[in-house]
Amino acid sequence: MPIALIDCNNFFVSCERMFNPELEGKPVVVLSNNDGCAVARSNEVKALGIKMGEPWFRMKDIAKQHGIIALSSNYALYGDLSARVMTALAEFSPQQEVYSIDECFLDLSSFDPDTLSDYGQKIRETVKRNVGIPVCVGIADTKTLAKLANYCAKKGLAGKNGVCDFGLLNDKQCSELFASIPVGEVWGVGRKMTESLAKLKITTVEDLRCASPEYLRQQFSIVLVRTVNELNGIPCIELEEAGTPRQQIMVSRSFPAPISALDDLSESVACYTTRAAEKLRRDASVATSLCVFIQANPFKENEEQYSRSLVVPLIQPTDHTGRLVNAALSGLKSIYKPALRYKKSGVLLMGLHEKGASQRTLFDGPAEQSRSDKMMYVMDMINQKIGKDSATVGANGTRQQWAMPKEQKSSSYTTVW
DNA sequence: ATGCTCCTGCGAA
DNA sequence: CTAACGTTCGCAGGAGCAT
Repeated sequence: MPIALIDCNNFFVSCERMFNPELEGKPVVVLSNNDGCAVARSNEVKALGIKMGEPWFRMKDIAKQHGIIALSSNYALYGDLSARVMTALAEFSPQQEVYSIDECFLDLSSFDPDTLSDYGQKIRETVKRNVGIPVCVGIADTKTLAKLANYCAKKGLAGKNGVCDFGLLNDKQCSELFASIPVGEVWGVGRKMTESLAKLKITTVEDLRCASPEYLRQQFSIVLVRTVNELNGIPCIELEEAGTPRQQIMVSRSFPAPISALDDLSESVACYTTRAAEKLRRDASVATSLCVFIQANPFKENEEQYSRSLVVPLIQPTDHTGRLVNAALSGLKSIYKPALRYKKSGVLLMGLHEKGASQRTLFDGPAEQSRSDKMMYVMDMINQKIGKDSATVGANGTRQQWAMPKEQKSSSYTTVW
């Protein structure tokens, strides 16, 4: 039954350090889009007390004081290195679930349970040697426990050398360990849930593990009951192997400066819809409806707040950029309110299903269908070969003044010549 | 009473 | 000098509506 959770250490920072070893041993943060806030921190930065998601402008003083190096995020690089890590890890088990850009689960049930700790060491060493990224390994009987074991490995609370196997602990050791960990560290327990649980005197992992499932079900949702079962070694969350396509596709961005004109908003929405449509076709899916949204800056408390979204049904399920853009722009028009300072817009493709399974309408015969398919195919090929947005729809505009600069981005070492 | 869509909130990385 | 706060996904559950 054992499952391993392998998580890369400070992943984005580790990626940057691979290609710029001068960053080794120095305090480094990677910033989100728009160089807005910290999305990855080196250990040196964590030691300074800088939190995940901290806005860059608010830590600039400490940054200057301690010589923190701030880098813009380079998702092409991280995505490529992630793929290499996952490929290396896949060698260690017949079953792998890639859970996020920097972590995956491996089913270890076919291996000798007595030597899993050594196996974890081998995993760690292999990824470090073959790819160059440091990882930690947590091993336990359920996914939730494996995540907790990984947390212990990272913090050095149990296990050794970045590997923690709960299978080596007896009941008493487990209880003591869990009693020392805040309940908010449990997978699925976030900020709000931590607050609610605190009112019921549940503050540690051990408190939650020993709580009555019936009582929790009555107070909260079924999700928390599953979490408690998993903490007790009863698997409730299956390992999901790749293959199931997404149910939604979201593309949204904040603007570096507020915009007010419908024309500018329209350009942004058209561009995001174009990106979303490309993802849709890559998944070989079609959308049946689309949600467009715009919002003011929620951090500006003295400015007028505004946040609207609208679902636009699509007459015919489609993956066609032009049709999706038309739908998005018509939706935008009806939620747009003039003279407001907008900070963000976005598009959500919904009701996705497999393309082949879609029905045709009365109006589009097979001929029109295949002609528009060909056009999208050609457009995708041109953009893949010549570069992003070589061919696109006119609505996207050419100025794109609402788009974001990246001040400190590293080179695309592994993906662009 | 039942089931659907839309929308919001929460949690995760 | 000032102002500068991410993105994408899934799930749960309530409101509103239709049957």
